Amino acid sequence: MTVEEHVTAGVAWERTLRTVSRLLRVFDREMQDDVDVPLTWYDVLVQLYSEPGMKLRMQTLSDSLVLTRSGATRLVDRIEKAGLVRREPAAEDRRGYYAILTENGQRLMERAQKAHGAGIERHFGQHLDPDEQRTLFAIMSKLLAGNQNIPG
Amino acid sequence: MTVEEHVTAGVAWERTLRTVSRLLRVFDREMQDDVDVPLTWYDVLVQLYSEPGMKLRMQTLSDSLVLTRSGATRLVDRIEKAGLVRREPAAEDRRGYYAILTENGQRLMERAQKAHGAGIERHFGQHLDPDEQRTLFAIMSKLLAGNQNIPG
DNA sequence: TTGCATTATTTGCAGGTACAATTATTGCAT
DNA sequence: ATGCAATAATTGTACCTGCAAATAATGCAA
Repeated sequence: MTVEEHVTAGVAWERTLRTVSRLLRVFDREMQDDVDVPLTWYDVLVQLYSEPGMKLRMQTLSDSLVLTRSGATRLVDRIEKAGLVRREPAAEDRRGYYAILTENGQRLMERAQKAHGAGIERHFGQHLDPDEQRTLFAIMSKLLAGNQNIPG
Repeated sequence: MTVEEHVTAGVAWERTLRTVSRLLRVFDREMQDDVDVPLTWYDVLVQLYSEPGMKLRMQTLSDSLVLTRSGATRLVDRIEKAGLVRREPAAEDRRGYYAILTENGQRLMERAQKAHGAGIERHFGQHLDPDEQRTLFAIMSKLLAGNQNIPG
């Protein structure tokens, strides 16, 4: 770490990829240990929880998630079977459905959020000072904006 | 994007996660289009290509990849079936195997590298100035170091 | 040198995911 | 009003992944 390395885009991207993969694995494991659901479930619950009415159209949900439409359908299937969300047809467009957080879903969500927040602090926040966190956020926002309308 | 947002660790992590997921999807799609293999295959080929002798023990390979041991086994199975790598028992430890890049593997690797390098530049490098790239690399290195010896 | 914990890798199995096709509904153009 | 392209969501299928158990080889200890 003392040697000056020439940082190309490729090198920066590769390190980013490996680091994020690593963290994802750690967070998923911790979520399993803490509340016995995978991180993907949590992802859904958070999205719903942060919404007034705690409901979201399937489409909106899959867009905010790291998943295709069909992936979201199956994922919500499983979470619904576990009783953490339920589906409701959309009154204004009968092609659509809402996924809605249930009481049990909210309770689990609150426990999960507490645990996961601590995990993020432990494995991520703790290692970066506020300025680095802001910089990282800014960099990722730029990248996201620059790749918003790419097909795929 | 003009509003000052209070960046917490959670917010920074979430943006990072979504951005990296997005880029991964884009890169995988492009790899399919360009050389008709998934990004995971490329990941294996790069690791081997950068090694003197173009070979690597299965263990070392799975460690550098974003995969468990068993995942690496299956992945190399498929790539081997396609003739891009072959396996060879390790002379010095008969429990072990080497994965070795074949001629065809090298040829595909070189084409893939060219295409993927351009993709990284287009979707990643182009959006960040050299200083931002160095900063990102440094931040990710810190995080990786801080999470090196976590189980999982 | 025999036994046993350890290590390298692979397999059985049980999910999880994407892609393309399908179903149901919408709304615009004629 | 009627036909038809576009949209929301789901389903069939095939592949990919991880976990835990199995297999095989190592090397240290008694």
